[in-house]
Amino acid sequence: MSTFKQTYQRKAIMDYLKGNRDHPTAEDIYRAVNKGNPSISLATVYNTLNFLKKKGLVSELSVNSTKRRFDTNNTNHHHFICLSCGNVHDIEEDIGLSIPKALRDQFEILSVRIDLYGRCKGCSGKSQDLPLEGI
Amino acid sequence: MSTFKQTYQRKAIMDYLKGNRDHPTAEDIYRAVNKGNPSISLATVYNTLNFLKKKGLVSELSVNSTKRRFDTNNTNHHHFICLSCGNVHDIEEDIGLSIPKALRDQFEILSVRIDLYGRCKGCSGKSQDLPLEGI
DNA sequence: CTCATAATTAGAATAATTCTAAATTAACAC
DNA sequence: GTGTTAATTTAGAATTATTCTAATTATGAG
Repeated sequence: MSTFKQTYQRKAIMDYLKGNRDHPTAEDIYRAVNKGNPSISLATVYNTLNFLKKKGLVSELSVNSTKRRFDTNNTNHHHFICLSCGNVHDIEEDIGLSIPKALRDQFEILSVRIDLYGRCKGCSGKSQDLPLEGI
Repeated sequence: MSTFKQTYQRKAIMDYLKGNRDHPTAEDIYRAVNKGNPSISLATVYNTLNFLKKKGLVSELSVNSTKRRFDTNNTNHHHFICLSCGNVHDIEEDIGLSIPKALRDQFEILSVRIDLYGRCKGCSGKSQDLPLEGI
């Protein structure tokens, strides 16, 4: 059914992302791919990123990133995000984690944030209808 | 030195956030506090949220949330975010984590995202100049 | 109570992203 | 190769989220 076409724009964007470790923004990507193909448009960059995300070839660093979301900061808690309904639940339980020494040597680690993704009680069984983003 | 004043706007916003587990957006907060105080402005909500964040009383769910950031999704990696320079480093190493059974019973967990915060090699020693956000 | 200055406000400005409608192009059948 | 069709790209307008500006108000120290 859903056929999809291979275009040089998609290739250029994918190639750029593959050789990149800087977690670029859409604007960054736009500037970079435009050097090779000056006709490529910003709208295409956005379209393509959303498309590649849906295909699972690209992921996004934050959750629902078009709007900022806030929290009181009283407890050091983590989050569970339901991939079906999109709700965010607070996790108060401790999650033990073992960070390899090599890592602790390389970075001065001050705090940790853990996001769990999956389906909540009400949604288990349903098919996934949100993109697996930020993972 | 830096005196700060207690205003009913700040109280209203803080009170709303305290009794809330929905991770509201600025717009959500604006609508909610406006029911009690119709004169409160959206700019104040933004000002106050940024202020409370700086004070550490409120935190924000995502990192650098005004721009989306992308990644190829080939490896299941985590991230280290330097609080000083803001750079994001990929973590390829495995981070072992033990999720309590109570949690695994409550949610169907499909994947995990871990963000480590701290200072990178080049920045250790420097004073922290980015807000501790998203923690 | 007075005063200095912090905070609020409305609305303009900016920045990021999405939408629209027309033009182009890849893929596929023939 | 040619023609057809639907997918994709494009420029620019529109929308949305956030910040800025400059004037006004109000908190808290003295």
